[in-house]
Amino acid sequence: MRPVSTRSGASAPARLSRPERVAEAIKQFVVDEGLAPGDRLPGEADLIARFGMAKSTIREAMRILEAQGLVKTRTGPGGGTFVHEVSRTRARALLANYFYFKNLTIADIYQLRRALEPELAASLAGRLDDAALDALTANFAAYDRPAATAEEERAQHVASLRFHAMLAEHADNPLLSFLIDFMASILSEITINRGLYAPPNPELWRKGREYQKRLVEALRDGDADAARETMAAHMDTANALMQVQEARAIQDFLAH
Amino acid sequence: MRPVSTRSGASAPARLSRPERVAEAIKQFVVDEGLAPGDRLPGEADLIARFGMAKSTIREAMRILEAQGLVKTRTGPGGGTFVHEVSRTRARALLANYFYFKNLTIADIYQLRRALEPELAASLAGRLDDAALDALTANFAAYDRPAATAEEERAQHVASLRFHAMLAEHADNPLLSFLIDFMASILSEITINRGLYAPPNPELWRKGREYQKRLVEALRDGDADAARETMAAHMDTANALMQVQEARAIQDFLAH
DNA sequence: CCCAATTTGTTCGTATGTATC
DNA sequence: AGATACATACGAACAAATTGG
Repeated sequence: MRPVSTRSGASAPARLSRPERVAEAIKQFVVDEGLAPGDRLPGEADLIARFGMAKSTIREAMRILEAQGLVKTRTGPGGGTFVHEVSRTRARALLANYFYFKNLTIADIYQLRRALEPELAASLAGRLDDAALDALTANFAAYDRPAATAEEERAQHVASLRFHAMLAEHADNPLLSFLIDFMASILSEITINRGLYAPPNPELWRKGREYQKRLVEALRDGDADAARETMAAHMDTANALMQVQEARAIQDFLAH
Repeated sequence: MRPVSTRSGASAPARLSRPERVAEAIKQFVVDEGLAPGDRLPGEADLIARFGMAKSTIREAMRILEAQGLVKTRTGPGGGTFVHEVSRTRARALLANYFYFKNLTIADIYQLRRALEPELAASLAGRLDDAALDALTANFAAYDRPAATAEEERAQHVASLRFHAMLAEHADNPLLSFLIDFMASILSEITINRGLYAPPNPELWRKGREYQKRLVEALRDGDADAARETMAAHMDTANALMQVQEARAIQDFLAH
């Protein structure tokens, strides 16, 4: 898709401020000129001349583009404003802002994880090299024995979510990859900030860990069906573990 | 989740510009004070005093927040900067910017639609009121007979995507709702901008329409399983229809 | 190590635009 | 219509960062 106009109202009066108009014009310029990440945009002075506007106006436009993650700016000789590929981190943060105001529950997230994680697992079967598989295995070390303290339990939960983020990294489908990572990131954040982790349940903890190990084997063997089924079972287990928690709204957790 | 820092690097040196720091501080202020959409932030003069910075610096910070959709500003008496709930339109646009640089294919989108649309359908069974169901039915009018022209075919394709956006509106799960809408929006945009629609195939067209009608019936009857199965079949049909198209990268379509 | 050139970053004072009463 | 309260925009000067000699 082309860089999309960021206006809120679909059919609103379109009365944008000057910086907003400049930002839109520059986006269009990038598309029209076919500029790629790394390419340099005209400098401030140049833009001031082209648009016939004050420096502050141009600078505000740049901030808009920068906030969207579309450009980066550097000072000094050879500096300037450069087209930048929107980073995953930035996209995550911007999307998280949207859900900040929604009443997203743990159950909501797990509904999607249940549907998508098995899909990811299946698509990865037989497609990971040894280095990737070893990295996944190495991650198990972080939760290879029951947690002794709440602190440790928290760390283990985050580590087990990292397993999913690592899988997401290798997905061919950018949309699927982003989503899995996004959900793991949100769950991770909740865990860290508010101690959302299951009450100690060694049995479920053991099962979850075993599912992940079996999954890695299925991936190594290139068995897509086994990978899908194992991940599905893993998600069901994790979901059950989460259901123990009340489905408190995430905002209630974090927005004191 | 709390309004998330928008920095790119996870463990980067954290050297933010002043406007960026001010923007972060204001975000934190909103969270700490528990401000809700509609609440007024301190005025420019006030912020200049608090932060001890120049007007332009403060203004650039406001642009950053505005670009993220977190605030709106109004001029005049009683005006100022107000906390704003990030709109779906804005979130869509910001996320689309991320995928602009990825090589997202039609197949990628359909992989997720296939997994998520049935989930949505099932969760909606028996939960729509007559007005909503009637609106869905009314939408069929837009594609109740085979398209005569390419123009018409395009319009019909967009209308049938609108059916899914309408369903998304009613989802309880905000994440699921957003995603379905996002995907329909992207497919719609591609259709409009580049004429991506199936080559005339009356048989598949008829089947797709019939699936949607059967789906509405299942939703009316509160039959979740039927709704899920029907939507799954609908997605398979649509996917097959799309596979006829080569899986060209979306960017190739739109970024001339 | 310092100096000079280049480019963005920041400040301040002033003036204009806009909505409310 | 006029006064008021706010954001919006301008322009000139100065500061800071980076690069290369």
